[in-house]
Amino acid sequence: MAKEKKLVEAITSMSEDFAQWYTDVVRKAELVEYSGVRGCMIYRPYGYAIWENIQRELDARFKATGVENVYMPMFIPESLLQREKDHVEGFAPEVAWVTHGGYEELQERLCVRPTSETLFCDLYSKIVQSYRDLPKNYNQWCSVVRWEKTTRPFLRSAEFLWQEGHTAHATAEEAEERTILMLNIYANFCEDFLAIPVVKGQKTEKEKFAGAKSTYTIEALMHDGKALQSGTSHNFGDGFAQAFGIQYSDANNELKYVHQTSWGMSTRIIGAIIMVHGDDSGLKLPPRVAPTQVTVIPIAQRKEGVMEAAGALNDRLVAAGIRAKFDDSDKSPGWKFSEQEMRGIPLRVEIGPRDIENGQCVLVRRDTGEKIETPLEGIEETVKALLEQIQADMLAAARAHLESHISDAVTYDEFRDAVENKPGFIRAMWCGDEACELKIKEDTTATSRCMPFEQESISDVCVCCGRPAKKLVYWGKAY
RNA sequence: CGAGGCGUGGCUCAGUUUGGUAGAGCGCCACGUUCGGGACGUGGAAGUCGCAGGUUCAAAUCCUGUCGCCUCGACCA
Repeated sequence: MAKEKKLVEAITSMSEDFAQWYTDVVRKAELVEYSGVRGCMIYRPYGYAIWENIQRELDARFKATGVENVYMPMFIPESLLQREKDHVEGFAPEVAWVTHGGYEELQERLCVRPTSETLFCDLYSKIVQSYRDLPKNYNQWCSVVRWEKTTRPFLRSAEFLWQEGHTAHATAEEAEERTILMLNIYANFCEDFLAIPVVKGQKTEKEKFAGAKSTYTIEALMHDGKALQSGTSHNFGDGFAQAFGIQYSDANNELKYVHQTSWGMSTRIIGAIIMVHGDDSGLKLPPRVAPTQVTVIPIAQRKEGVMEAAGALNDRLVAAGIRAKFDDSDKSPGWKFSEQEMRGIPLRVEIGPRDIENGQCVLVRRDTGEKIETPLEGIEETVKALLEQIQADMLAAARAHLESHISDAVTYDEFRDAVENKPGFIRAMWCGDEACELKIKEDTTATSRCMPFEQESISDVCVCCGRPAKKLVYWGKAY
């Protein structure tokens, strides 16, 4: 838990009440507002701008690997949803249904998409005939609806924004390759762009996606030591292809089923940004994702020349391609400082009479609070370099937090002790039996987060039952 | 879906136990003085007390129903 000096009274401190802290930050930073419908949130401009930056960057990374965007209907006929058995069973409990059009009852009710596998499958069954039609690498940006019992802004809402990629391939190998490729795109995106280090691995049978052959995940660690699944990539094998009849003729004119993948990242990732980087003063955004990177704040703004100098400084930063904003409101400087901090704007530039006289300004880092007096000459380059430094330092800080919150457990007593006293990931061996996962969850509320790709053996036996161990698993309490 | 909490100006809440003229702080608007960590003064606007019934001379307050929100659990991105 962070112990930085608290600068903003309006936000409950993390150590006092982490959940309330989260809610306060979300509200005070003006990311979202609650709507009249349970679990559906309003994205305010600042919150939506963060999502737009995420979209822009991810979209570019997808397209660089040959992905094309499409848009699917938001309604799925019930009969179509029911085509794949495991899939329906997985989603049925949280599906919203449309039963009427105007005053008339529909002859077949329509589900509001909780995810669009069935629609993509239906499409692929129509447009794929030959191996020459493959692969299909489609993605869509949309919202989906899942009638959740309990909701929280970003982390779990009834309607949420996401992208869902759906691909169809000629071979199993190619599908697996795409699945891993996308997982790596997510992981790299989190690290480079959001300064969030993640653990990559495979989900257990119990935790994998409904209908998938295998599910891969990136797991991030929040400030309170709880894990957040931040992106997933699924290999469907040819299960959906069989259920939906997606076949193609190969080069030898033999009829084959396609192999499919799907992968998604949602607005939940904004919750991760908040809980990985935030502190008691509010949000703390990495420069690359920050809608506003710099706030220019005039001091003693009614004094001769101050507003002009501050405005000119802001113009220079904007002209240099920095996302800078000039706070020329008539609030007091202290107020403006707090606003900048609550909103997590990475860098603040103060300029007042004293600075103007000395040909300088004062830079204040949001991540460390450090104040730096800097000459106005070459300020564009100074700020750019500092923003890069902040981005790098934020990743390093988050990585240090992650690494210091991973503990190993060999015995069940050690495991239980770790769940109670060492917030974070617990590495422990597992026999592969779902019964042990269930028992661990029952006893401790911790769940298997993933089987990391880098496997090692820290013990020969399962931490729970003592039978021979098959896999090293990361466990933890999760959102 | 279980357990708890809560709906009163934009926000946070008091007032409900014991029915009797709708309140405070913050915010907002105007003007002035301020300005290097949420400044101050003066004046001003703003509420069918979530909604619907009921009891009563009289309901924010009591009764019934209903809708919604938050937190914690069980389920999920």
